[in-house]
Amino acid sequence: MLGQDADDFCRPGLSAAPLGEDRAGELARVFKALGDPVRLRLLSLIASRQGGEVCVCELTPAFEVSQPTISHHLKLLRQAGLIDGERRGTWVYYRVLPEALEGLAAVLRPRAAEAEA
Amino acid sequence: MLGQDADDFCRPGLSAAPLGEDRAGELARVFKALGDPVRLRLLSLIASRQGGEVCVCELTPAFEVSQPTISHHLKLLRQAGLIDGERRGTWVYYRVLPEALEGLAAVLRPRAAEAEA
DNA sequence: GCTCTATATTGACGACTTTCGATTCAACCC
DNA sequence: GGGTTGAATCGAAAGTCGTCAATATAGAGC
Repeated sequence: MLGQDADDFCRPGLSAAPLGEDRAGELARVFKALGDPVRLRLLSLIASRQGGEVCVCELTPAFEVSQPTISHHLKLLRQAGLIDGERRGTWVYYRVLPEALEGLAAVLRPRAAEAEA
Repeated sequence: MLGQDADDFCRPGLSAAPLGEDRAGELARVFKALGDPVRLRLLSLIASRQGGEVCVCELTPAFEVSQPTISHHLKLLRQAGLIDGERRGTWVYYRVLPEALEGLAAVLRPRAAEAEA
């Protein structure tokens, strides 16, 4: 949803011009997905993993919440366009979509920092 | 709360290593503040303003929600460390804290992009 | 086919959010 | 002082979110 085509890289950040309502709505959905400690840790676990993929079977026991809750959070991260999952046999593997992270970082970067890029 | 001292600039991003619970909690609070369309547009209006400051009296009529609601959202943005406000006479002026935005952008930047910096 | 394991979905509950109208607080001006 | 205007706070209603236990689905292997 975000960072999946080249357009997202060309959009100006927050500080370039006031966000329109539609764009604000899109971005809010993604930031909302980041606004939970469990989801942030899930994303970080996946993003920091050498090889780029993590099995859900490794994620679930890393938290003190139930398996359905982890599944729910993974779904929200996926719907926000931050991660993607693939089933291989019995297991499901998730990976981050780095373009999405990069795109969000670009949105946040303040005006001064925009010139350097 | 974020980006207010030098430490925040040196912290590794999401993708460098799994986030600890405490850090994830801190960051989630900030991202949650960004997870609302009205707040994103408020932040963008303030950030994109030449001169760096915007009077609340200019913010309130730019939205279709009530004045108390705008005030509430500004409070949340301030508590997240994203903006700061100052009263001058009858009016209150808000400005963004660019270090906070820069810090958040750095947190998001994926591993590949981290090397370039 | 049946069974077992891994993941997803459902339904429910409490907690938190967003919003509002009413009120209060702060500062200016007469 | 009293009146006016800008902004914050309060209290409540409606909606959303995070979580769980229970259940369903997908695939592997016998």
